[in-house]
Amino acid sequence: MKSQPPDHAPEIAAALDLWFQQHGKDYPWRQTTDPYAILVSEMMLQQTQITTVLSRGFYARWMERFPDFATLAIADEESVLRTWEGLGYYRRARFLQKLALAIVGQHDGVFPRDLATVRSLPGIGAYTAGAVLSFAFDQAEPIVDGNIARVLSRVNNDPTPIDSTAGQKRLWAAASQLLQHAKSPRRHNSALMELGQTLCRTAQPDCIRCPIKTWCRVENPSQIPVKIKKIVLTEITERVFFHQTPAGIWLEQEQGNRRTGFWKLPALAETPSKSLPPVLHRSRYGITRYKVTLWVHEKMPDNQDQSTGEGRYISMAELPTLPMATPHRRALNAVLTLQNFSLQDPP
DNA sequence: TAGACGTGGAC
DNA sequence: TGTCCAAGTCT
Repeated sequence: MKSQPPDHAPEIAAALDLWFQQHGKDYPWRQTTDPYAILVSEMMLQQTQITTVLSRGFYARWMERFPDFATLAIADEESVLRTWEGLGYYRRARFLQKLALAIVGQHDGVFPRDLATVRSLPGIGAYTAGAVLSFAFDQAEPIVDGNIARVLSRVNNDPTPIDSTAGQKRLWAAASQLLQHAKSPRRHNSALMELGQTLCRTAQPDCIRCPIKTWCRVENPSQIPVKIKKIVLTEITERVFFHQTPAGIWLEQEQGNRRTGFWKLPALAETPSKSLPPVLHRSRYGITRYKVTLWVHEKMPDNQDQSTGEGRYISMAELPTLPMATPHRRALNAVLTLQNFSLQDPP
């Protein structure tokens, strides 16, 4: 079995530190030590690419609207979800607000510095706890995310699957021991992540420019890291209907599951053996392990009460203020565009 | 512990 | 167009 931590840990840590001071990027959350600002970035970046968070303005909008724990704690959930809309994994937004409530209510508005306390906050797992403590307070807490897992498994040429219990254990041990040699935990953790994000990327890693290539034992970087989990996609069909009156568009609010609190066109009731109303729009989207074909129909005659969710008529003015999942917002916009055209150019 | 949870970028 | 994947956490 390969040794762990990597050999030459002191040299690797020193080379990483130097590399980061020369090449480290200047993200907004690296220009502050405010734990709130850093936490928001960490939550947004979970399973989400930096370009999405940054170039589409999510981070800036959120910080402008909810600049601190106190503001977020008293915000209404609808505006919180609306501000997060388009980022996905909406549970993160709810956790963030719950967390803000806990900071204000149970911690005198001050973010804790103790790992166990931080770890117990809603939505904060092992990675995020270490990230906030090291980035905000320069505390010596190791972190392992997808980037760091890739770097460490390659440095050690370790084929243990990174998404297995054994693999995670080895990675955290390696990260922890490498961190012992760091001058600054903040810089060190940032450097390790950024190396994984840039040069030591999944596809076509740039080993030539790697600051720690001298000590890296990977034989074939395209085969490391190893992952176990394979996603099996399931095809499903979703049928909704569009019904507009002078009072507005009939929408329903999702209840009790996936996108609770989000608005959508109402579901078309199951009507086996009956013909479907005419189709207004068709689109395809993926959500977790499903591939969905979304059909928007005209309203079924006499099926006013077919939908199961809580619904009401929404005016055009209110539409932009309600949280809607991206595929549904798009489908609705497409249908509305269609309506406008047919109003202006009757056949 | 395996499965659920969103969306868009990259190729 | 299809597939894989990206700063994870919770149950």
